[in-house]
Amino acid sequence: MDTQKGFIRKTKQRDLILKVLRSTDTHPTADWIYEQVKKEMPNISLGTVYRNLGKLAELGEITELKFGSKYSRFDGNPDNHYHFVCTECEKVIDVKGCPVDEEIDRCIELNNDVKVFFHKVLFYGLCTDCKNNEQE
Amino acid sequence: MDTQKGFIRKTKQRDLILKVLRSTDTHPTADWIYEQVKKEMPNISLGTVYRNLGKLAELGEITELKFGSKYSRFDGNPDNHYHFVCTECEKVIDVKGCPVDEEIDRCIELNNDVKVFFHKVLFYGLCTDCKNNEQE
DNA sequence: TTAGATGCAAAGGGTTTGCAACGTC
DNA sequence: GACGTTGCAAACCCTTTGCATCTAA
Repeated sequence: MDTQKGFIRKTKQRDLILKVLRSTDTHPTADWIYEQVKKEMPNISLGTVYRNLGKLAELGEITELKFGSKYSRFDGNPDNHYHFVCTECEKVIDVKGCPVDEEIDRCIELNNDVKVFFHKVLFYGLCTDCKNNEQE
Repeated sequence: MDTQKGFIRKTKQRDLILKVLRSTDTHPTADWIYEQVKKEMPNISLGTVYRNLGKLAELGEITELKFGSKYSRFDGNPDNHYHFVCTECEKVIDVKGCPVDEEIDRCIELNNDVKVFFHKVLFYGLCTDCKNNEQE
């Protein structure tokens, strides 16, 4: 029985939104996702995209990233990982080679008398392209 | 000579805004700051508060924090440090006992072919009060 | 005197929401 | 047949901006 409050029904719209988001690692905005989804489902509305992104984030299927610009960006990779934001072109990329350190959570708990569930790390700087352009 | 473009003039409004922000560690919103500043300068406008917060952030005197809720919060402590966000009451606190690790920036640079200027860390969990309330 | 800063209020704009119709289970 | 979802569009609301006026330097 799944008649409990908050039951989430399967819909074509949400499946497609998740598929689109899973197919990219560019951390797109809601509007970009909307544009992509419209190609396959022209009548979908922006409101539906926002509602589903919210639900998927609640379910832990995706992550909402808020920083830098006023837009939210969405990450279709559900594994916790660190992000890098280019201060020049605003590109967001997944960081490689530096795994999430969960020990630091315990350190924070001990020193601050709190309970830590997880943490996020954002690195700010120049991406490969912008770094190389600077040097010219 | 300070006639270069972008010169910033000293004003009573900005001094007061900075004073208010420096006097708290609650990471207030622009609106809260506005309310405090109004007590001493009743005619100040919200627009002025936003404009000055923006300038102070540009100057590196304060930091703008964007995460969690839709509001921006401002941190009057200019030293780079980590933050903790309570997922229950949305309080934001400065983390103690875990200094900023700048070596990780070099690690990211080596593994991702980027230039890193700085990084931010956000811990999510239950603050002391909310943690204790849960247990009751 | 000159250009940056302010106050006021209107505009911006990403995101949310109310509602009737629709689709899933 | 319930009730979660959708599409549409208007509402939200934090933040930004235009402009005439003021003021620091």
